[in-house]
Parts: sequence; structure tokens; C-alpha cells
Amino acid sequence: MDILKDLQRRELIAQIAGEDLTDHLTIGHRTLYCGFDPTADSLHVGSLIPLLTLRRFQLAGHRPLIILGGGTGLIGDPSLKSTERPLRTRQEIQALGEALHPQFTRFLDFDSTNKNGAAIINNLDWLEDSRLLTFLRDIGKHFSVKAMVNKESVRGRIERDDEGISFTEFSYMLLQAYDFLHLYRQYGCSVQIGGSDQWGNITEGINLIRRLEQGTAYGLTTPLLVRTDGTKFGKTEYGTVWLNAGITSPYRFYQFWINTPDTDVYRYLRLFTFLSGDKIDEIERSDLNAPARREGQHILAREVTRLVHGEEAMQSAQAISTALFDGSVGDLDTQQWEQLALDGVPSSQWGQPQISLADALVHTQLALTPRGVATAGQARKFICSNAITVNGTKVADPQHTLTYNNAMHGCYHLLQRGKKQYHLLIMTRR
RNA sequence: GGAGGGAUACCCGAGUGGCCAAAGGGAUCAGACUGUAAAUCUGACGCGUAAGCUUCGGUGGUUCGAAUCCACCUCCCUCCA
Repeated sequence: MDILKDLQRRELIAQIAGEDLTDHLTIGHRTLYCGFDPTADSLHVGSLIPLLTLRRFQLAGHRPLIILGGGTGLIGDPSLKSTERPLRTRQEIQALGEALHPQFTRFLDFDSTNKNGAAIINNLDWLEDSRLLTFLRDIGKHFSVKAMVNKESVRGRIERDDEGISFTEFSYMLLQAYDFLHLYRQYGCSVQIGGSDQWGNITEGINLIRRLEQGTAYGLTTPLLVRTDGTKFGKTEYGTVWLNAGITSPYRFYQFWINTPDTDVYRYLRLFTFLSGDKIDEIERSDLNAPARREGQHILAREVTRLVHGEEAMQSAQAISTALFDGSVGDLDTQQWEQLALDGVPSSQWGQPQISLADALVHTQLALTPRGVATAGQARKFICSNAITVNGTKVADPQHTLTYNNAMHGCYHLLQRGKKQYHLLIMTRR
């Protein structure tokens, strides 16, 4: 399989550095890398693009390296960022790095007995001990400030009157170039991939390798994802969609993909799944005949959730979705209710044997006014305007009261406002 | 330092003595239609079941009655030095 052709068909290539990259990848099995700086305690859906691209390369026989930016994270990448970031402490960076570590292992094969087994390497290992004078003489001499200043990734910061850039951040591209050089020397790593914001950093690395090693290295960037409606990819009303199941539940994750607009779904299938291009075209064709089925969204949600959280979590996310959106809440068993309570929907407890529906809507914050406050008046309005569903049944009676008796399994009341806002009220018994 | 203009609800913005809880637009939320979509239409959008209560930068004042008039204060903008 021609990996580049596949990537191209999937629209995964923004830019390529090195004209003969195809030959390079065809002639032999190569080592490539992508860096991830620990800027949060979880990766998010946006990180999936480079991560899955590494996997695509691995499936094509190449060896992927993940560089955990324990060193570069201490400096901060200014690329295409409009403001200077505050420095994080070493402890913070280390903690974030440790949190990210397990997330990488899911997507690649780390079997070291395989020739192309993946590895995770922390660039703190070599950046930590580099010596300032040596670095400035041996590495710094090969960088032209003029060229660096002209990089699109920092030009905005330099040209704007109201924003600046510290030398610390400005030096970031030297470190990343140095990483590439180090990996080229130590691991024979000849290809770097990254998001399109990394283009400048990647090409500097390639230049450095050419100058110091007379070697040829390559770069490939993936496009910046923008939804067709112009909103930022990976953000929802619930915030960023993270890969960590403890932060973004598998159910919420599944829902994120289910809600993909039609205009984006086939592109996402290409970008985020390992279904073949032909298969995806086929899905698109069949959806054209039956758009109401939204086969594309379901397949997308299934595939990506399985990939990130595993078969079991995907199944339960799917079961919860079906129960919630097809109004068959009564079908849920105790175990599924417990899971819903755990991370499926927001939930809270109520320690008394009854509560009026209106009060419950205030208590659970579902009766939110446009200003963002939950009030009794708003609760009544919602109930009277037919917006409230309790355990799958519309309730329009403002006097309705929740009790043990009308609860599911004696304690669960699934409150729903509108189509998508849920809250699980659990009535506890003393 | 001098001259002028301004501050209205989440945002923009109309309102210059009562008919103002305050036009209009956007955002948000709900309903209808749908496919857990888009578009569209309808409704809600200070708090309160209601009577009513609290709002128009702040503090006082004039008035039967103030977002509106007066005084002072705070902040913003423009022009002249």
C-alpha cells in the first residue's frame, strides 16, 4: 500500500517537505516521529489526527516514535499562538507528561520485538543536559534570526504592537530542530510529522540535519481542522472533548461524534477511522439515498469510540444513547443506570422521599434562564411549554411530584429538558 | 490644563418627564418540522404562580411621577493645548 496516496485520499496532508518522500517511504521502512508537549493532563480529539497518522505509518511498516515534550514543554511552543504562555514548573510538566503517557499506548503497537515497534521518548532526556555554550556554538550558529523572524508561526507575534514574544519562546524552534537532529542521529529517524502549525519547526529541523549531517530528512504536516460551520473542532457546549475517559466520558465522546454535521462526516471518517476509502465512499453513497438514517455519523461514532475507549465502553455508550434518544429508558438495567450515574449524564442526589418536579429542575440546574441562573419561574415555564421529560415521558403538569414510587428501580429519575439536556436525580433512602 | 461626546439588560443598540420591565437586532433556551442535523416558523428571554418587587455607570436632589431634568463623583472616547 502506498501510504502517502492513502493519506492524500484521506486529506491528511497539508504540506510535504522533501520532494522524494514517496520514494523514501517506498524503498525502505523508516522511522518517523511526532512530538507532543504536555500542556494538559489529557490529549483531546484534535491530537487524534497526528496520533492516528503515526498508526497509519506503523501499519504501513514504518516505525513511529512519540516524543513526549518534557523538555520543550518547559519552554512553550509559540507557533501560531497569539500570546505568550506562562511558564509551567518542572513538577507540573512532569505530572502532565505522566498523565499523557498511558494515552499514547492505546494507538500504537509498542511490541519491542517487532522491527517497527513504537517507542515513547522524553526529550527532557537530552535537552536537560545540553550545555549552553556548546548549544549556541554548535546548533545556534546554523540558524538565521532573519529566517526565524520571518516564519509565519511567530510573525504575528513579532509584528503586532500589543503583543511580544520572549526569547524563551522564540528559541523553541531551535529545540525542536535539535530534537529532530538528535533522533536522526540516535534512531535513524528521518521523517517528522505534525499539525500544520508545526511546519516552520519541522523545516528548521530538516535544514539542521542537512547542515550538520549532510543528511536528508522529511516532513509532513496534517491540516488544521476547521468545521464547515466555522466553529472550532473538538469543542462542544460541554467544553473540550478529551481522550481521557475520566474527563470526557465515553458516552459524551460518542455523542460528540454522533453530532457531526453532515457536511463534515465523510471527511471525519477519512481522517479518524481506518475504514478504507472505498468503504467510506460506499457509506456516503448509501446515505445519499437515506439521509435520515445518518449511517455515517453512527459508524464514525462507533469506530472512533472503539478506537479510543475500547469495544466495551463503545457498546455501553451506544446503549445509553439508544435509551436516551429513543425514549426507551425503561429498558435500562440497574447496571446501566449506575453507569449513567457514574459518567453518562450529570447527576445529583436527593435525600428526601419526594420533591416537586419544579424544585427538582431548579435543584439540578436544568431550569436555566437565558442568563444562566436556575429559577422556579423558568422551571414552570419549561414544564408548561412541554419541554420536560421524566424517565422518557413528557410531563406538562407543573404540580407533578417525584417520589420513590414513580422512580425507575425505586430511585432513578432521569430528567430531560429539551432534546439533549439531561440530569439524573437519584433519590437516596436513609 | 481647555472644549465637546458618551456609559441602557449577556452583546450591539433605540429611548430626552408618565402610555417604559424599557423598541430593534444578535446570542441563548424551548416548541413545531426533522435525522440527537441544517434551514425555517412560533414562543420565552430581570425576579415572582400572582399582586407586586428590583433595574438604565455611582451617590444625592427636583417632581405627584425620572432611563429621561439638576448637582457631584467614577470610567470611556474625540478634538485643542
